[in-house]
Amino acid sequence: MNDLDGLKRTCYCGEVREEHVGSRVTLMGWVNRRRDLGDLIFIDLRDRTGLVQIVCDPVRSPHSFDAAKCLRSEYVVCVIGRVVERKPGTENPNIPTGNVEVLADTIKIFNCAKTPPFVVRDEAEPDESIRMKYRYIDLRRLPMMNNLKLRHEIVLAARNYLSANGFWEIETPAMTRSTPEGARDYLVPSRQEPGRFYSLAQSPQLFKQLLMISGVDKYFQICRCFRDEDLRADRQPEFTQIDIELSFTDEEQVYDLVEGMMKHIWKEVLGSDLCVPFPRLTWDEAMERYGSDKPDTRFGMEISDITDVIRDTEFSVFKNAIGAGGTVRAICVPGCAELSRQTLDRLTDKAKEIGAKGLISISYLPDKEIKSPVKKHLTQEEIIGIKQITGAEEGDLVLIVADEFDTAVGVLGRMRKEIAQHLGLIPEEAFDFVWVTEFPLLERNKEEGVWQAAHHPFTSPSTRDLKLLDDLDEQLKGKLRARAYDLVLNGVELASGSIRIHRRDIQEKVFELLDLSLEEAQEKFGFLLDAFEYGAPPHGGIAFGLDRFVMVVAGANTIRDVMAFPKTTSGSCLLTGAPSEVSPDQLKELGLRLIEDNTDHARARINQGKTDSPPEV
RNA sequence: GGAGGCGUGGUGUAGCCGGUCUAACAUACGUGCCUGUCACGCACGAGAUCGCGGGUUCAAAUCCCGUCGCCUCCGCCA
Repeated sequence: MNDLDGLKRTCYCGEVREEHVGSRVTLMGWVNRRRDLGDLIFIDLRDRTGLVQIVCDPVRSPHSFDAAKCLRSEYVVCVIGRVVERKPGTENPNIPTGNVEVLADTIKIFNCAKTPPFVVRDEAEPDESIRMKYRYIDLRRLPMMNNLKLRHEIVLAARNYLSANGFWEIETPAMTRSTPEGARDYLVPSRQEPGRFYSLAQSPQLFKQLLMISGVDKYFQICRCFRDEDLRADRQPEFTQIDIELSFTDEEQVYDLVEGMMKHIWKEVLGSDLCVPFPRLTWDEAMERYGSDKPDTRFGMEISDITDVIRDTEFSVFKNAIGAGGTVRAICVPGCAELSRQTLDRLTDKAKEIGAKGLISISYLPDKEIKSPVKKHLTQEEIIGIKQITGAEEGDLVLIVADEFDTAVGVLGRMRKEIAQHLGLIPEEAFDFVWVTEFPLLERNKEEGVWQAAHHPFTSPSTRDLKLLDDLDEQLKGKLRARAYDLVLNGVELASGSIRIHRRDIQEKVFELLDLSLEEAQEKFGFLLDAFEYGAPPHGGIAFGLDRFVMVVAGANTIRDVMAFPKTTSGSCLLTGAPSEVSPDQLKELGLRLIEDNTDHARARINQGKTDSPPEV
């Protein structure tokens, strides 16, 4: 009584409409809810498309009525019945199928279900850890189901677009060689060569460049990437890229291609027209105006440089900052002149938390009055000048940070976003794309003080900087620009790419800049350097973070909501229990031995019932 | 590695400046009643050693310490 018996579904629950009225349908799905009115039972039947109401009437069909009596939430059933229009006054405008209902003739139970750990209802979300443990139930909720669908549609549209534009989808190894640059690698021990390891690919970067050297010309891949770094709302240890590379290209061709792809996806998936080309900002401009390399351009409150206005000031905070080679920057917060002392203090604390020495406020009150803790240190001209440059009007609040450039704009950039969010100044429905171009080639690692590739070491220096490579001092290193670009959507870094180096001599010079000796370079990347000598075409590309992309389009706050089976912030999967211990035999086969470890942690976990076997250490 | 938040019946919350907590409310669950519900309604019922361990106290969900888990952020993420 629990297999299909030749039954065939005629349509999905959420698709039953007026046009089906009069016809018999066979539906299969889960019992979302049962409303037992005594001598009449309503069942909401659910599948991935939505809900439809089933009516079980003892007079019409005693058999199905009896069956309906024992149904419970999440039972899996087949319902055969006739679609009818609902009686006037009983329609439900809240669901798409609300004008019709199905009069059940037959109800067949495929499977019973235990009472679920949480109600499968769209609104109420239980704690995320419970959703993760029972992810298969969580995904039954239509918002989650719709996210999965959206993700599929975006991937499909991207794939179709790229294929139509001559790109071939080619797979590259997930298990590859560990390379020194970049994130921490996930390592896979080799059984056949004990003591050696594969690394899970952080991206297909090197392989796609080799494909260009092969003459593939246009490549793409929907590719899983692995990086062993700490998690965030928008970061998982395994994530998916839409990876694209093409030969004989420059920046403009990449921008064109990507804008076309976005336009296509918006049309196909959202049914709306996207305005292209996207605006562009150089990295310098982005930092100047937004204090971020991924500016949210959906709202104003841009950062102003007020250094010139107060250049001759006597106010020591400004004076000292400028004297030390720093700068004084400000943002104007509209309509917030009357913020309480307490709120301002909180903002100041926040600014200090993220690196500023302090936060100076000037309130331009409606009656031309000025309120500011530093009022007496500034001249009237300075106060007016600041008002003009920041575009502040009466009723507005100006927040000022005096510091090194990076700190000043960085702090204000973050304040800008947080305050705008708090004030509801961000139009949630908008999709504002912006290209950020001309990234620095190198950036200094704060901890070790060494220079690192800002994008990756295969990025071409900008053409005008090429001649500088031979004769560089430390100062110049930070000024070098790269042929690298990011696509930013609503303040989220969606995609990142560059025109690559395709000549051995230049690649070697860049390795040198990165303090990678020739021997090391040959040892780690020799295969690429060699390949450059066998006819490497100019090439470049871009890679999208698919999870973030879908997150933004779905309006989700975390990529976990657009991934079927994500991991927790500590990198574990609450559903499967990964990562798990493995048997001594497995370790032995790989030539591995665990070192003696403090097992308190493991023991505490066991006490919590989070693991099912004692550690094998 | 660091900072912060949270952890109370299945689920979501209240209680948290110690005693009246014999732990409240909603929902889910069970039984019964109900022919137009759609967050159905009504009645009754069952369900929690307050994450775990230790400490302070006459007394701990409540205070302290440790620990585990989840979340957010910094570092990290070519």
